[in-house]
Amino acid sequence: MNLTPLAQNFVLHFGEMGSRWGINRTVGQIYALLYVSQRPLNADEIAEALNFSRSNVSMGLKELESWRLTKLQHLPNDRREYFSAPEDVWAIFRTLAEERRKREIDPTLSMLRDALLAAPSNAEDRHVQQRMREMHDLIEMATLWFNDVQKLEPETLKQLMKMGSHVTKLLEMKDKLKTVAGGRASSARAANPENQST
Amino acid sequence: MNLTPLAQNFVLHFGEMGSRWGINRTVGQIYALLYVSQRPLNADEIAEALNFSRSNVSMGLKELESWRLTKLQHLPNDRREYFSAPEDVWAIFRTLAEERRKREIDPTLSMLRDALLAAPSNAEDRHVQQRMREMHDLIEMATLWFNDVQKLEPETLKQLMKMGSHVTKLLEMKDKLKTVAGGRASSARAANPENQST
DNA sequence: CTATAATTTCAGTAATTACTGAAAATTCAG
DNA sequence: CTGAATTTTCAGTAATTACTGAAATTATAG
Repeated sequence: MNLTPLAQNFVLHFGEMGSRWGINRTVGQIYALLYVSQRPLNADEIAEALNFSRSNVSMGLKELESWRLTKLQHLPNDRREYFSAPEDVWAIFRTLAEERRKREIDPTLSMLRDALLAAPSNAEDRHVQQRMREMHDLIEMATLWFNDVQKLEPETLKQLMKMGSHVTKLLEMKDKLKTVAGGRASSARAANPENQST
Repeated sequence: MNLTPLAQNFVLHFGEMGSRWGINRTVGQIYALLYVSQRPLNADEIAEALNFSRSNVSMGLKELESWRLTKLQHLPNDRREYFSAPEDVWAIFRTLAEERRKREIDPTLSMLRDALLAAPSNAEDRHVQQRMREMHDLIEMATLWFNDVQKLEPETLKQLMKMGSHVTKLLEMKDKLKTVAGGRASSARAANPENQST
């Protein structure tokens, strides 16, 4: 299989980017290739297109599978396995973020939480804990937010993102209504613990 | 200088995490140390605390400086340079994100934009471009959103994040008002191009 | 200026991570 | 079952990245 210069360029750039984000260059390239491919590819096709050894492709695909970033299928009358990337970029992004959270953010939060349980034995540790608490709170809030927001329909999310910082206008509006109505309205999660689930 | 087990543990974990995100382990450790330190540290103190060579610390600090993550200061009657991390975790996070955007996202967007300008010479390239366009649009939207939202006061941002997916309730509310008022209200950026700046 | 303290640079080396080919294991058509 | 096709594993090696110590550079107190 032969890549067009357009695809080639994309694949190489993606490999570079991957390696900057802690993802093995070849794994990045394999994913980029699957991402732009019109049809599922088998391991030999990938190896040929990217000039990697068959075993390298095998390991790369296993890695991608562990990130739940590939779909596996079989073609009729063909024993080989064919791989592809999900079509929906939003879904890809979401999967990636979820998996990173599971692997990196959650353990970090848990480490911080544990460290914050210990009673500090001196002023220095008291300060260390204070700093850890600040980091913990930030990460936890961002995680809860992400967890919550990622359940929205991509269309709703798009709409919200397009509003950007103008959502604050809605907040102000809400506050005005609240004042007028006598302070009964509120939709902040912090004030509504039962809203946290689902 | 001697780290308490609490600080030690934090520093090591942070170094590990850093290396998973494409940040050199020792650079991560140096930053973690500065982050939890009660006072600014000079290079020798860092080298001793972490058991790195003086030159390694020098390179690490230079790297951190290039990410604009450190503050440099001098103490009276001391020629050495003292380093510290900004106190505000939100600011740290913002700086990190900005710098990554500059270094990785922007070049990617520009690569994609260029690739999308070329007229595709066949069906395959047409598909490749379609996929690139999807990725481009997602990244661009996320970037614009981030750019916009990061200008908010941390307090406002916190408030918004705590609402999580409940912001959609505000959207619904807005739509209802709009209907009642005869369709005059709108704060979506997409509809107000002049709001993009500032 | 000069001498010394502080920092940076960089060539060499160490450590880590990535990749390959050959062999082992698995899968499945017949 | 058998045996060919396919995939995986893994020990060895290659490539990359990280780190060090010595030398060079820079800064500043006197």
